[in-house]
Order: sequence, then structure tokens, then C-alpha cells
Amino acid sequence: MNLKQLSESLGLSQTTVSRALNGYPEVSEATRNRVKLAAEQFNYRPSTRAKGLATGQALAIGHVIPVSNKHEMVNPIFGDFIAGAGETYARNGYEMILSIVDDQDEYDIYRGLKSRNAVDGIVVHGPRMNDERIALLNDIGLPYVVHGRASGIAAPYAWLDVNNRRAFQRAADFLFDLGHRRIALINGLEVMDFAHRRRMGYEDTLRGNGIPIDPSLTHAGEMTEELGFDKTKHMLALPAPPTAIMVSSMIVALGVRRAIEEAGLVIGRDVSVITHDDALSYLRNGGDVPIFTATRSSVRDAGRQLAEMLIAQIQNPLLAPQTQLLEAELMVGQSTGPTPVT
Amino acid sequence: MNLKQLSESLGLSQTTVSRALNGYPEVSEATRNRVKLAAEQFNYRPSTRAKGLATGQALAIGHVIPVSNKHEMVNPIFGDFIAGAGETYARNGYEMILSIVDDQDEYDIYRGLKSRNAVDGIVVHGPRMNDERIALLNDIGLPYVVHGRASGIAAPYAWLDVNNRRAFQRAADFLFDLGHRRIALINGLEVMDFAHRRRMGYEDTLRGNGIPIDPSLTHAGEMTEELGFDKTKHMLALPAPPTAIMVSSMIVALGVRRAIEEAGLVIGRDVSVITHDDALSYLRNGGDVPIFTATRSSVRDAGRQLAEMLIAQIQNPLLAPQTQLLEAELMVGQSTGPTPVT
DNA sequence: GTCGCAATCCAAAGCGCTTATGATACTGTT
DNA sequence: AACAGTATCATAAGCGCTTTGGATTGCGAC
Repeated sequence: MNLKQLSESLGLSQTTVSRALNGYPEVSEATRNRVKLAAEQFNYRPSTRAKGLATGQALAIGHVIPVSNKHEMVNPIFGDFIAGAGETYARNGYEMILSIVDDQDEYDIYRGLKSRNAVDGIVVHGPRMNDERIALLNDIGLPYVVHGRASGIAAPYAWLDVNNRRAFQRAADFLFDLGHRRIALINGLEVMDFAHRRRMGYEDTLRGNGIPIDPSLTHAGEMTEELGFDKTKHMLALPAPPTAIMVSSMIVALGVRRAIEEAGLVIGRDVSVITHDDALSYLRNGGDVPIFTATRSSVRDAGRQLAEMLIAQIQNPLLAPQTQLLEAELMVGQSTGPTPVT
Repeated sequence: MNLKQLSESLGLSQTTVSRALNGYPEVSEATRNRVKLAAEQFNYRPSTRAKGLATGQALAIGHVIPVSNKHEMVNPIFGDFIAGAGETYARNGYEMILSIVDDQDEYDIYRGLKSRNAVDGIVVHGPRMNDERIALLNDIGLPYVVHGRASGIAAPYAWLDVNNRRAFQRAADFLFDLGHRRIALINGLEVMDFAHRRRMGYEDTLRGNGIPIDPSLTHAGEMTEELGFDKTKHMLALPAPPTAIMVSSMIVALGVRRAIEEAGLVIGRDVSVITHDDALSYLRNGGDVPIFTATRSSVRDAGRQLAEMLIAQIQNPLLAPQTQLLEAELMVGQSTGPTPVT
């Protein structure tokens, strides 16, 4: 069923039917109702494609997901983030189109989306330090919002980020106050901006308290369970092992726990652990009493809010780039305790 | 840059340019090259929307992701599956459009996608037993492939599934051969078809060996780490605890491990564990020697193959519904061993 | 020369929608 | 009775592409 057929079946012109359905005032309420009823009955929905052609809008938003070709790694955050954003899109009549892209082809994809008029705006995932994508996107002239930030980029751009630096600073403070001095860090790849900021926060606290940064206690890598296990195992075997470990994600923290327990130690007593918790739906950090002490910030909420920012941007292109900084809460769980006495 | 502008700048008609770019034979190679060069230079790409309107194709495939509104749970598999499918789409010039949907609204979404002509086909995620969606989709007349199957549906339909029953049967056999007799099962929600089949496999082996099904040893729930922990903790406290546990996913298995270790037991010695492993990129099951003995089947591969099936279906609508059954490999790791002697 | 036939290219219609511009009928005013 | 003003609906152009049905040219064959 298309507009033409619908209008014919009603004995009205396409114009009138279109206007009736889109809420224009030059149609009497009586006919509007008649039209709406018929549309319902015939299950008529305007073709997005035709509508888009006519209006110049795509009514779609692109998510470009970089998949590092080295490790074929998909960020586990992704599902929940998308779920949050998708909610907002659905409510606002936008579609979400997804491109899984080798990180090298990203620029091409952006240009393609723009020149094919496939989307009204895009969400940039996984920003790295000095990320060149931002300049490129400014060049292309497609509205976008970055999930995260890119240190080293001077130009203003729209972003939504967790205050990673502050979160890790607070976490380190918390450990310091418990008496810990040998605090380790198992971070995400530090070309990623969020990981870089977390390290900054970590270093802020250590430096602020006169603790030198010990390279044998700071590690970074793709955030897998394995990473947590390997690095922790290695560090626990050091002559002076850490008494506390800060970890960049729950998944990694699970590996950390495995290594600690395999070493016959007790988490929260022999070794304290704080992790960042993205509040993923399938990895809840316990119930009332969190298993892990964690800096917590829901990535699903982030998705919701970011989508709203982007839609606002699209609907009002003159808007200056919006930014939003979310604070993580520090949730005290069972994985932290005072420094063990030796 | 659009077709009109491009053709004007070349001094050719839109027809010729279109034909040159789309590989039609009624264009000389000389002009074709000239056109291609210019298109490259001006970074011209045909508007998907206009192309779709003209051809009646959408060049897009829809993924409808049901999010159970109760738990707001996103299946962790999802990211990797999508990544696999996305690869195939990209190679074939299709776009992927994603709808995150409250499971109740699913039918509406399908009808919408169809009547708005938004997609050429769809992928059905998370089939349940007797899933009504299949009948609905047959009704609607939109090509689709189901990721998984739906027990109880008589009508033929296209699907790609792992042989879950056989996988769990083999896993149970393996445990049985190691001497285990009290074998527990921590399954996904058994309205989900895959979970139902896994239980069948589990029961096949037990029944086949004259072991009665003990309800206190079989559990099901949303597949979170917590589920594994809670159920395992509970079962280990039974008068006759299980000597082996079969688990439906790596995430759950991590919780199982936590409970086992918290009880002061050693995995693989005191309690054996076999899990299903979807080969998620961020949850690799160890390196050469898997941590967990597991039934393994890459969900990313499944995505790739399923996408290919769907595209074939779209390009040849007369094709009978294809089906594909993937076998999981049984990988022996460190989490299983002979029954402990008491 | 004329014709047939390839080889090239083009004009224009049409995909399903929106929207600028017009047309018509109905009010109430004077 | 004539008119402006308003409410209601229609005609037709246009969005960027594909594709049908020609049109034009060049060339060898008769």
C-alpha cells in the first residue's frame, strides 16, 4: 500500500492524505481522522526512502564500529551502548545503521555515508588520542557526537564522556587512604583516549602523594580476561608485588581475580582490586554488596544521552557542539580492604 | 555531487553515466573509464535512497534485537555476531539496520520494516520455543533467516544453528566417561530454544546411562556471572553436591568458578566444569590449553555464514529455505578431570 | 547508394513521497 | 449582490536514481 493507492481508496488527493498524516493544519479534523483510520487499517507506512528523497533527510543515524583487525576484537561495551542509543532513536523515529569497519577504512566509510546521503549524523566510537577522525568529520560536514574524547584535539567537537581521570584518581585515593602504596594498574590500550585519561588519574594520586610510578606495576593491553590474568600473575610473582590493583574493566577484573585466587591469595584481604564497571547487563557487579569495589558508570545511559545530543544537533545544526561529562560513582564492594600487615 | 551534476560535467547523459558505473554493456570501455575516473575524482556515490526507490531494493538488512524488558538484558553474543554478519554485508554492498526492540513490539517492527520498504531481509535473533515470529514472518513475506531454531514450528523456514543438543550430549558423555555421575546443568532460560536443546542433550546422556534427572542439579536463568555463582554456591552446599557442572556460557562459567573457589575447592579436581564457548573476542578461553573444557563454536563465524545465506535468499527469492547446522568442537581444557575419590 | 546491423548514446517516465502554488467552496460583511 | 477572507482540497514539480524505448552514427555488404 502506497500513498497513491491510499489516497485513491479515500477519494482524496495524495497531497491531502500526506498532509493529514503529517499533521499539517490545512486539513479538517474530520478528514484527518478519516485518513488516519484508513492508514491504520491498510497498515500504511510511508516509505522511508521516498520520504527521505523528498525531504532531504535520512532519518537514520550511523554507528561506525571499528574492529581492530589485529585482534578482531569487539568492545564488549558495544551491545549495551547500542541498546541505550537504540531506545532513543526508536522514540524519535530514527533508524540506526551500523557499519563494522576495519579501522583503516573508517574515513572512506564516513565519506560514503555522507555522499550517499545515508545518514543524518553519526556516532564516533572508541576515540584515540589525537584522533584524526574528528578533523575529517569536521571537514565532511556531517553532524556527529563522539563517545569519549580525543586528547590533543584543539578544535571544538561534540562529545559525551565519563570523567575517567577523576574516577581513577578517586579510586587511587581510596586505595591510598586504605594504606596501599604499591598500587598497580592494568589499563586498556593507552592509545585509546579513555585509557590514557585513566592513567592520568592514577598518576595524579600517586604523584600527589610522592609515590613514584613503577613501570613494573603498570600494564596495558586489549581488555580481555586473559590480560587480567597474565599481568596479575606476573606481578604477584615480583619480589615486591602490588597490594592493590586498579583495573579498567570488569572482564579484565575477572582475570585478575582468577590469578589472585590461583596464587592462593584472598581478594580484598591480600590484594585489593578496584575496577571500572560499565554496568553491562550481563555482568552485573553483584547485588546490594558489589563483588568488586568499582568506579561505576552505565554505558547504556551514556548511549541514551549521546543519542539525544546527536538528535538535538541534527535538528538544530546551528547549535554549538555540546559536551557532557558524566561522573562515575565509586561503589565500595568486597574486593578492597586495608593493606595487609606483613 | 549527484548524477546530474556528474553527467553534466562529463558532457554525457545521466543514462550513460549510470550505465557506465553499473557495468552495463551498452557503453564503450573508453567512456566507462572516463566516467569512473570522474566519479572517483568527485567522490560521487549514488544515493542509496534514490537508488532504492528506483530499483525497489533497499540494499539493507534488518536485525531486530529483542531486549527482554524485564532484565534489560543484551545478549553478550550480540557484538561478535553482528561483527561477523557486518563483514559479509559490507562485502556485498548491503547496509545493516538495527532495531532494538522490547520483545512485545517485535511484530510491529517487522511489519513496519516491510511496509516502509526499509530492508530486503531480516535476521531473527534469539528464537524461543514455538516462536510465533516465524509464522508472522512467513505471513509478511519478507526474506529472513533465524539465528537458531524454534522447536515446535512445523513450517519450513531458513535457519542457521549450532547443534546444541549434540554438543551438550557429547559434553555429558565426556563427563560420564570420566566417572562423573552427579552432573549438574546451569542452563540459559529454557524458553529459549538453544537452552531447551542443550537440556535435551544433557538428558540424552543421563537417561542413556540410567541416571535419573535430579531437579536439584538443574537450573536455568538469564546467563549472567551471578547466575553461575548463585546456583553453584547453592548446589555445593547440598548434601550430595555435583562432581561436575555443565554451563551454558563462558560468562556464567566465570561465576561458577568463583563459587567453586570461594568454597575452597579446586576446579578440575574437586569439581569439573564444561561450558559452551561462543568464542567471543573479549573472552578467549585461554591460549593453547583452554582454561575451561568447552563445546566451542564461533558466533562470529555464524554471523558471517548466516548473512551469506540471507543474501543468497534475497537475490534468489525462489530458493527453498536453506538450513545449516554447525557442529561445536569439544575442546578439552583444565577444568575437567576424573571424579574425585572420596 | 541503400540497407542492415552494431555500437553508442539520450530523452523521458517512473519509483513514493513532500510541498509550492492554485483552485474551489463557503463564510460573513457591507 | 458583490466582495474579501478563510477553510479545504488538488495539480504538478521535484528529490536522485534506473530503465524503457528510441535516436544517431559509422561501417561493411549488396
